[in-house]
Amino acid sequence: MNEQRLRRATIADVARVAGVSTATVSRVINQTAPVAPETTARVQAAIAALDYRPHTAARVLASNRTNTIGLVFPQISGYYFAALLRGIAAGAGDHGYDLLIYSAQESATQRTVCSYPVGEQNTDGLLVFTDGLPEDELRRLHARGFPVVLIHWSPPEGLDIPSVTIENKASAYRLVAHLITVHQRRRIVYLAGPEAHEDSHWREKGYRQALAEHGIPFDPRLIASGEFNREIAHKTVARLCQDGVQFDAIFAGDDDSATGALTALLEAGKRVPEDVALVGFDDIEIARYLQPPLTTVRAPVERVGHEAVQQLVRLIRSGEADPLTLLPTQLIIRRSCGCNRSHQ
Amino acid sequence: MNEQRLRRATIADVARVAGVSTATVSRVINQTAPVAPETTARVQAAIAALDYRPHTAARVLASNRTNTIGLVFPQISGYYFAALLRGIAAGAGDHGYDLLIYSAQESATQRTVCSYPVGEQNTDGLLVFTDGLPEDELRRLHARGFPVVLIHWSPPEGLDIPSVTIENKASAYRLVAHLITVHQRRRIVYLAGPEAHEDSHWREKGYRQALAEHGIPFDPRLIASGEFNREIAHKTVARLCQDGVQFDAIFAGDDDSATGALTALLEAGKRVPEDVALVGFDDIEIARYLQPPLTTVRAPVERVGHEAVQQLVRLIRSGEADPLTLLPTQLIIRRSCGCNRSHQ
DNA sequence: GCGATTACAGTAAGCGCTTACAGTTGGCGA
DNA sequence: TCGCCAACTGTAAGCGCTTACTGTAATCGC
Repeated sequence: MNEQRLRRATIADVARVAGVSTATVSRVINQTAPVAPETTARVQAAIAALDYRPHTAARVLASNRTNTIGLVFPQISGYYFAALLRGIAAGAGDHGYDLLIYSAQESATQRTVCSYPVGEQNTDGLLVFTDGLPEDELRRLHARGFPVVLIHWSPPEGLDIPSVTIENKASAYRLVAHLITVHQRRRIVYLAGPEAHEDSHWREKGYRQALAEHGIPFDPRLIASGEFNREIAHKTVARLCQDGVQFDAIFAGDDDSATGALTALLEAGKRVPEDVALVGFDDIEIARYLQPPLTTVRAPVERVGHEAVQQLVRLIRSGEADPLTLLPTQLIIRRSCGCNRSHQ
Repeated sequence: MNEQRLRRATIADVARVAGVSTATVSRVINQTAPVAPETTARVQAAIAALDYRPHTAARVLASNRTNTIGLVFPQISGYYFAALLRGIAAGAGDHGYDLLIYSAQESATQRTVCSYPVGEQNTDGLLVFTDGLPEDELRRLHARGFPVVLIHWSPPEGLDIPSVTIENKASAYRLVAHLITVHQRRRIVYLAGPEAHEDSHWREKGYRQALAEHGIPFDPRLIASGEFNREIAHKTVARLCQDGVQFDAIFAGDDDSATGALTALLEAGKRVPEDVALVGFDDIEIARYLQPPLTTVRAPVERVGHEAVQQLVRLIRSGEADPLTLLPTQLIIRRSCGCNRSHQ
């Protein structure tokens, strides 16, 4: 270690300088009991003079509260991540919690004892994003009564873990219904997301419901794999065109795959929206800048993060939280579906 | 709190079950001293049986090592963020460190004693991104010999704090020189970033150097504000066109502002790259999907994060680190500069 | 004017772990 | 056979804080 690093002032140093006991200093810091104004001032002066900072670990150990929430992520990527994290960071800050991040992809190193570096040892509660933790670990935490909130993910069978997500099914329904009723499309491709991603399943359900309610038979050939990924969606749609599959619209599972689909369609000589209408999901930043601007659904990503923290804090403090929080979305009609042609 | 939460097993419980002392258990966990294989096995069995997890705070307190690095961010946003964080998370994982995140924007709540919730109380070292910490806080940490590494940011006058960033100036130079020598552009607009963002200054220096070395007089009217922001760049370029300022190329400070500039140019009836060549910086994901695909510079963002952790860990462990790490970039020539016309 | 509060302040017992120090073996060279 | 050392294990002293418990005055209601 660095020997020039000075020994940090402790609460005892402050107490000595201020001429009080450590208990009083602690009370001033935490405001847990009344302290005379004059004493408070002396203590604060001593704190300032010594540039004292309470030692987090000592505090945690003594008080049995870590004041930290953990966030577990399968991987850090995509547009989603920054917005979600922003909401979470803001929420954590509002409630005075620190934020510990753990991304599953870092698990290159194996830890001797503890498989997960984040959990009950160092946090008061956990936020777990889609598939971030294996089921058995989730069960273990649940069995211990450790507060956990799931984001964009339902708890496995039998575990009543609160979860926060968006209205996937209803939004997909509206989107597809729009394609059917306003633009008379009947052969609509669905570009599905990854298996593990629950959102995709709900969106597909909305898609199917819309078809069913408008008397359009479901055609499995129109379900293709977009994997919420531009490149893959690009390839998939290119193949679809090549294979001569007939379709007049594409509902991309997310905007990333929508951008890939768009490029593929253009390359295949299809006009969007005239030949093929295209809609996405998420309203990522660039959606409005595509040619044509993408019709999509705006998900309140940041609010999801914020709300998840809210629920987790409730769970930590009172032991209860809403089992399911569904945040409403907003249909963003632009031109890729066929609306707002030309300079309208 | 949740009363159904079970009391956690402690090292003493493990010791009792295994029939050894707590010291031995600690040795097994940390492998700090030889322990007989048979004893080790008994201890490990006890750990498994009790589902024991060492209490982080107790460990920190006793060993005076937090095993955590902090990341301070002025705000969470942009394409940059996810990639950088990915590199940092991976780096931290590689070295067995946890990652504590603090975004300045959360400071809505004021902390009583400690202005920054992350620092020497709870981390072994700090990574600070552009402007994430005020100078006096930086000085205070430096005075204490606390390990800090700056990302995309130089230390203030007189502080020898290691910093990791990319070759901004050289890259900008190459980009602008390309515009001048290959495409014969002479009136090149620079869309500057925010004042606080040091990258922008270096890029401007590269821009000026390229002009100077090719005998093109510097025209201050061609420096405009892009703020590394799509909307603002859009407005700025729209105004430029409106005002009748003559220019035949735009060097956008980053790709975000380049996308804004592109839309504005198109709206103003300019052809890109025929009338105005456009280049950006960063090579964000969508750069290649723009119409025309954007010529830009690829910054190894993820590597920056990884390298920063590397330096910080060195600093923590040995007290030394490279004062300045400049990561090389790569010129990405696409069509917006005028290269690769049509189907070439 | 007297007991009951209330406002303040101090004492000291841990929180769960690491680690310096102190044994106790057994093996091995001389 | 003796001494020495390495291998292994235990004892106990903290790490820097919080907080239950105690103690003292001053204040209050009647």
